[in-house]
Amino acid sequence: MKLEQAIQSTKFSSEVQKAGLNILYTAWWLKTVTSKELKEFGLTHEQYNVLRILKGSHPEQLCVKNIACRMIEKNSNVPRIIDRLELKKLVKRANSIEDKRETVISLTQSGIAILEATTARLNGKFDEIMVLSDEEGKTLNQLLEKVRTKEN
Amino acid sequence: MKLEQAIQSTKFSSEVQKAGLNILYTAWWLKTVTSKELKEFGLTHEQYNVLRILKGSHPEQLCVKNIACRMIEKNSNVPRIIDRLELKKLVKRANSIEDKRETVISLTQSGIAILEATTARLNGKFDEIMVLSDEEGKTLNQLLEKVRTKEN
DNA sequence: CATGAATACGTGTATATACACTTAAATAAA
DNA sequence: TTTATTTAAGTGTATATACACGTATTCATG
Repeated sequence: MKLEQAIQSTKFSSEVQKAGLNILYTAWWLKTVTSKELKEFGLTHEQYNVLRILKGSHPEQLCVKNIACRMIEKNSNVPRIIDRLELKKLVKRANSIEDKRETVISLTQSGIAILEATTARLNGKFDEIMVLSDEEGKTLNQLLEKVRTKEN
Repeated sequence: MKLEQAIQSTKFSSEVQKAGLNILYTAWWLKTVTSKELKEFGLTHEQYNVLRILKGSHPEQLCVKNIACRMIEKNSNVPRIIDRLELKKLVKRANSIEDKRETVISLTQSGIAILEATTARLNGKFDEIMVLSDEEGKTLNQLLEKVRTKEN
């Protein structure tokens, strides 16, 4: 569906401004589609993101701060996301030895299992819905990074 | 900042999968930057979106349903957003005459004023941060729409 | 016309987002 | 060494998101 139909608007002040709205809408769409898959595993987007990050450095543990700085959405309240994952026995908290301020987090066996099953499903869905060539993907990545040039 | 730095990950299974994460991250970034501007006017992203939609058909009123289907994020709880705008006297609710189930919403004078001021500021910020040529904007729009091809 | 289905809005709940604040621990400075 | 500053995690609050549900009204069907 074209953006014009999706948000029922035809007047954009420029292609660049339209691109801004298009990025926001596409992100919402992508989250919605993937959320449906995650829901079957009882996970939210953010919970999955935390598990995926932990897997990235497994079996090395990560402290809350180092999970937070790897999150896609930087304002995620990581301690609270971990609360929910801990309730489901997917991760475990432990006190850090080197720095007593830190809490280190590790994946449990069921955390690893649910992550693997979810990732397989999610990657399949990704391939199914995002029908782009490698070349197009590369161009898209370049343009998105150009959008964020003036990062501050 | 490159995506790799932003989420501190270098291993993506494909350019397309990376593009997915890039879209999510760029959307978060865009929302964060614009939120700072909106905050000076005491508005949230969603509240601004509702005002902008109302402006689009002004002075024609819109019912809640017709606002909802124009929102970028389709699951927005429009009645509740309107509650907050109404408290700030930026919009007004009225009962529909044709269909008693409907509530029609209109902008107040201060709603129009705050919208215009905010839009001017926001467009300025947009031009400042999104340094893309018209051609690049067009390509980006095409690619994003291709991403959403398999919409269902 | 009467009844069931669909629609529009609003409410309720769990989780997330954004951000300010608190507390404890570590580090830097006097 | 003592004090001040910074840092890490967690808590609190307002709003948003996602979704189920309730109520009133309208539409469709028998």
